[in-house]
Amino acid sequence: MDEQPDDLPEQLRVRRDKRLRLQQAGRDPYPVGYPRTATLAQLRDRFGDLAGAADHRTGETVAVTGRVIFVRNTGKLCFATLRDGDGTELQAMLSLDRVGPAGLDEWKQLVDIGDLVGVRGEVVTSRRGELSVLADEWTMVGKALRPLPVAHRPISDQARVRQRYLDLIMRPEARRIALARPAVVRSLRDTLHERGFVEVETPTLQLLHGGATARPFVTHSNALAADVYLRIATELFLKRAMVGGLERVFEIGRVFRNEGMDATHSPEYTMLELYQAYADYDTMATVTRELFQAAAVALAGSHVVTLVDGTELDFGGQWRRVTLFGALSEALGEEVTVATPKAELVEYANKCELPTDPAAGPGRLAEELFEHLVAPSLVAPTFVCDFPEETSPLTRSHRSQRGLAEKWDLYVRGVETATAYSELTDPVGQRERLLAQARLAARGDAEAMLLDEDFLRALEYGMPPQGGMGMGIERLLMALTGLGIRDTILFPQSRPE
RNA sequence: GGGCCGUUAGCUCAAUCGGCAGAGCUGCUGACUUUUAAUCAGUAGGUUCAGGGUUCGAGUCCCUGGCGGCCCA
Repeated sequence: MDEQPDDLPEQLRVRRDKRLRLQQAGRDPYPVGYPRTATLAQLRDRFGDLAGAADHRTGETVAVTGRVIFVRNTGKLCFATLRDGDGTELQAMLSLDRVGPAGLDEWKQLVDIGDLVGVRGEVVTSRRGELSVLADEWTMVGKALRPLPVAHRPISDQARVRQRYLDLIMRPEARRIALARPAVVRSLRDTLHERGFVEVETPTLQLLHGGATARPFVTHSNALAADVYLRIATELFLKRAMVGGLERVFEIGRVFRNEGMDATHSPEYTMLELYQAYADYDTMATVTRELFQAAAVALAGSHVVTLVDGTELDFGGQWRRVTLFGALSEALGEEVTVATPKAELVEYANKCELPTDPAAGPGRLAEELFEHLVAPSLVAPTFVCDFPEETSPLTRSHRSQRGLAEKWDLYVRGVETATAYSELTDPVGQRERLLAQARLAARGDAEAMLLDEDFLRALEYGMPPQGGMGMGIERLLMALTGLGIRDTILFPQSRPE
């Protein structure tokens, strides 16, 4: 901030002035530390049984810190509510006879809501039975130069996202959500480690992007004198590791997609991808279900979670399995298969007023019909199996059904949350499909995959049969909590102010 | 990319048909030794998102742009 002090709004000026007055009073507004002897939570633990007892003295002296969130100053006895980083609150009391006239006066004049303070004194309860620290002495630990948003009124969604630190200070729920994500990620790692997976890290900067269809970010490498891409998936490098014989690998890594930025899309997000040798998409369904169930337990202590809208969702037991064409046929009331001609599918699309891209093949049309007609009804976790080969260039063809690929999508609350394949291990078949993608790219399809010769060379050395699974961490959290994507990311991207 | 809505004090929001820029909380001053969204009295606080236009006069109407939200592609 380079505003001149005179230009600042009054309230900011006042707090800067208080900072100076603290220094003049011999109180460092930003000391190097504070000799805290107990956290507020520890005091609540130890003295919780005093709750309700009026005017109780424990004879025990402690030193605590916290952010001042409420102030109630009376003439010769002042109250303040302190809040710790973990959200625990405790009352501080400052009386004239304990801290002296100067101490009390400075407290009233120089301490604002939002300041971080330290208080040393006896643990007592107030006349109303509130557990408190009765100060012998108070210390400024960090003077706030900006006022906090008004408590008891919701802060704007915009401020919540742009200034997450305010959200964390003001809303205990924000703190709970911020901690939910690390708890879930830790649970994923624990589950995978228990199953013998090793975590690897693969390049974020790539000369060729691949492993998914999405528009990439482009940047420039001075050393290579070439443009490089930020990865859109981790798949192609994890498969190289599989060629090398790491039979169970996973990565939890940030991927970048240069596409829309709104309530449901973030340009960067975190993917879990895992590959297991001598497994297939059925194995992946089991692994995925177990990852979800362990994450639900880590978060909610149960397979049944309560979403932010108050509804309950049960991730327990076995999950429903349907096939894409089976579910679509049921919804249409007509038998539809992978062999159904494009014209017929366009007719169905027109009937339900779904716009179609004339360039789309029958496979993509079937998927779009499915997403429109069936997906919204899949609330409980459901594996949707056996997608058209046409739209799955990295997937093995179905072992018994022509034109289909061994792929499933997991739907929760109508949203695609994870996807898995029996992976394509035939280097010749893989080359054909990537060449087809490269032709699309050459025709200007910015989302198509590029031809990654080194990836194909790796496959030509032989890769074990395997299942692979990819899941967005944000999608997992959304499924487990009912939150929007911006709330599952601590510091989401937003346009410059 | 298109359409609609919003943008006013530190925060949350009002402002009738185009006619003096308002409230609550916050802040400041004072009172109060048991408060807990403390209370009481007094008081201050504005480039109405930015730029242009219409008008005697614009927060209000018109145009362009920024940011945000919702709907659509």
